[in-house]
Amino acid sequence: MKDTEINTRIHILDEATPLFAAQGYNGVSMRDLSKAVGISAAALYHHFSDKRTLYLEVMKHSFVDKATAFARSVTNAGTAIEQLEDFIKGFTLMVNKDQNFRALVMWELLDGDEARLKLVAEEVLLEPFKMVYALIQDIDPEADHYMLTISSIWLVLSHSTTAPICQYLPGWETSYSNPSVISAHVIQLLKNNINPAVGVANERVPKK
Amino acid sequence: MKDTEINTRIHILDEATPLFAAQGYNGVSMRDLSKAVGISAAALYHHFSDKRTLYLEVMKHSFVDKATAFARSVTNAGTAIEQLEDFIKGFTLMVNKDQNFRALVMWELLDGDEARLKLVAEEVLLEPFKMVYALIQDIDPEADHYMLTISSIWLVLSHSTTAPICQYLPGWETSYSNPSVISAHVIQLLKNNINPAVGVANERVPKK
DNA sequence: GTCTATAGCCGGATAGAC
DNA sequence: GTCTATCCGGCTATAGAC
Repeated sequence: MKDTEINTRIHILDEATPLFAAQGYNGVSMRDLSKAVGISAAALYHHFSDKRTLYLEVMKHSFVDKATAFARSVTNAGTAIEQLEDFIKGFTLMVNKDQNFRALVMWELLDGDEARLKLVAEEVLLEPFKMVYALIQDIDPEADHYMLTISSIWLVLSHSTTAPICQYLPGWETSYSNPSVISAHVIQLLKNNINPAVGVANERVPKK
Repeated sequence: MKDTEINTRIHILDEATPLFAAQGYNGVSMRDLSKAVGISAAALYHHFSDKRTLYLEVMKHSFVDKATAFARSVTNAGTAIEQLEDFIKGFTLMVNKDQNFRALVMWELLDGDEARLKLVAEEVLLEPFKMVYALIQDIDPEADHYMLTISSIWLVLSHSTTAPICQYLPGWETSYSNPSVISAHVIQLLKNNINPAVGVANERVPKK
């Protein structure tokens, strides 16, 4: 029936997502995937025309509703600064929680052709970008919106992604990979680089 | 003779570097490599015991002397802030110039096993890390040294790496991938987050 | 040191039975 | 929809001549 067909399809995508996230496109074979799903490799081709298509569907499946989730994560309550804080916190939590999502984005940065880069940009980055951009513009019309927005997004992604390598640097503590520590750090960086438009003098946010 | 042996070896590494940087370990076959070098695949095995070893040697070859180059790039002249600025500028330039180096580092973050992560951390990241860390500590003993240092390094790498995807975001201009624009942005972020220890009030750096 | 030839395995994808 | 069987090409790595 239609139901089982759809369910198998989604089951395949669910199994494929962590595999592709961990090993990348070239690192996962259809045979690997068939073992994980529990059906033969040939059966996979009943649901997806080829490996490349399957991979693209994995990305879409992983990214879908992320944009709307971002949008929802901003309550329209509070000042623009508070909204910005809330969003960075939510975004960091999400990025930390959904490791597959984060890894897939990173793989695309290295591996993706033009079409896939565009998909990631529009399906994933666009919404958080517009959100942070608008809030920074609201708070300080004279700030360097573009660079600050990009920096915030990559800082969240970087700090969440690079813990495995940072542990080899002197002074590393496990708390540095804690989402709340990361978001607090990024928020502080941002706050110290935007001036409230309402004429309040720039105040340095205390470190502790 | 010993000379030709060494030269071929280095020739192989030179040809392999851009290939692995562009396609990653799994994306490059020994046949691809043999074509690029101009010898048979079998001959490669005379110089390297297997593909994995060859790849590791590519990384070492690409990373060697980077650490000392970092060290040299800081003149011990000027204030700590000036030294920090000089270093960020030099680091950004280097990262932009040597695209293979940058790509190899990024691949390792996703793909690397423990041993390779350690290699990247110690051969590549350690020296710039220690350098920035010490300078920030010198300028503001109370700053959040660890997070600020990591942020600076990843910001430089991120802004340099992600231009291909950022062009799909609204408001993108090619100048945003310009090394001097990137380093100026990172320096400004840093300056606004460290207080000179000498009792001078924190001053916002003008955007323009 | 480099070659040709090849072993042995794994890859994506298809054919056709059920 | 899923299976088994299979094609065929590419992969790493080795054997052995020169």
